[in-house]
Amino acid sequence: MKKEVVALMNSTKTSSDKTLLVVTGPTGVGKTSLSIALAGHLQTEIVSADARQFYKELNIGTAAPTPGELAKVKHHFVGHLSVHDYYNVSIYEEQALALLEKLFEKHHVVVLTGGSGLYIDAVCHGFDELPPVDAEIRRQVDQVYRQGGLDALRPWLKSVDPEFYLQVDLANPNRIKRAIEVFLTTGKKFSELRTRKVNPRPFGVKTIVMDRPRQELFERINQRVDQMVADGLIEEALTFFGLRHLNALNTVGYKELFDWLAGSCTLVQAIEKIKTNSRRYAKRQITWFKRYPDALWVRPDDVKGILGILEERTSKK
RNA sequence: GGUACCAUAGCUCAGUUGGUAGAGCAACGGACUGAAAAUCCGUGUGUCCCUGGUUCGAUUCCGGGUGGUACCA
Repeated sequence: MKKEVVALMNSTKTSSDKTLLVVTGPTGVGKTSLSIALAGHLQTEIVSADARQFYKELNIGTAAPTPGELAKVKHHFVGHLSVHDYYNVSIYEEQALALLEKLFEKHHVVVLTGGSGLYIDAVCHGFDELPPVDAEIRRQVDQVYRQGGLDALRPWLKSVDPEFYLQVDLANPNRIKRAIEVFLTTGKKFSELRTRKVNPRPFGVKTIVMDRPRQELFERINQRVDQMVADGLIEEALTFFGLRHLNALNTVGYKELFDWLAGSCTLVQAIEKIKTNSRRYAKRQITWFKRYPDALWVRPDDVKGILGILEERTSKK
C-alpha cells in the first residue's frame, strides 16, 4: 500500500480547507464502486464528471450507477439531462461550481468522479469565458464543412484568425470549426480569447487517477461489454435507433449497434467493435490524465487497503 | 501408419528469381478550452518453427525433425 495514499486520505480528513477529491481513471477501471465507498467513508456526496452518464435515458451502455448504488451515496449530475438536451462543458462548469458552493457548506470534502477529462478540468481550473455560439452560426459553419470539407474550412480560418491557423491541428475539423464559430459570434479571434489561464477556485483539489496493468484493464473492459449485452444493451440501443443523429448517442456502445441495425455489419462484429472502441477510449483517457501534474496514480487495490484502514478506525471509535 | 499441403508481427496472411521482410486488423505513442465515450495526428513492434547441408551469404533451395490441416488406410 502506498504511503502517499495514506497521506492523501488523512489530509482530506484533517485539512481545514475545502477539498475536492477527484477520483478518475480510464473506463472500466472501477471508479464507480470505489468512489461510492470513499464518499461513504467521508460521509459526503458525489459529483459526476461523466459526460455520458448525464443522460437519464442511457444506463446500460454508459455503465451508469445502479439505483442501488445511487441509494448509498447522494449523486449529482447523473441522469440530470435528456439525450434531447443541448449541453456543453461551459454549462457544466457553471452548474458544477454553483453546486459545489452549496455542498461545501455541509461537507469538508466532496468527491468528483468520472472519466471525462475535459469536464474535470472545467471544475478544477475552468475555461475562458466565451459567449455561447448561436445554433444558426454552428449550422452555417457545419454546412460549409459538409460541402467543402477541410479545404473550405482552412482558408476561412486563416483569413479570420491567422495565429490560430498556425497553432491548430489543421486535420481536425472540430477545432477549426470552433475557432470560426467563436469569431463569427464575437468578432474576435479565438487565439486572443483563449488565454488558458487557471481560474482560482474556493477549494483545494486532490486528484487520484485509478489505473491497472493494461492487460487487466482491457480484460475487464471486454468482460464488461459482454455483461452489458447480457443485461440488455441491445434492447436499450434499439430504442434509440431513431435518435442516433443526436450527439448523446454518438457514444461507444450505441453507435456500433446502430451500424448493425443499419445492416452494415453483423451483431458479433458490432460487439467486438464496442470492445475495441472502449479500449481505445480508455487509452485516450490515460493519455489525458498523464497531463495532471500532481495526480496520485494508484491501483484499485491500494485504495481498497485504505478503505480497510478507515473502516477499522470507524468501527473502533 | 501412408500421402499431400502448411509453419513469416498479437491475429489473418502476402513476399523475398538466395542479399535478414510488409499489408489489413489488433496494439503502442501523442494532441485536444463549449460535440469530449467526441474529434484528430503519429508509430511495424519479427530467433521468417527447429536442425543439418549447399552457398561468400539461407527466412527463401535440399535433407531430417517437430507441430498443424486435409485425404487415404
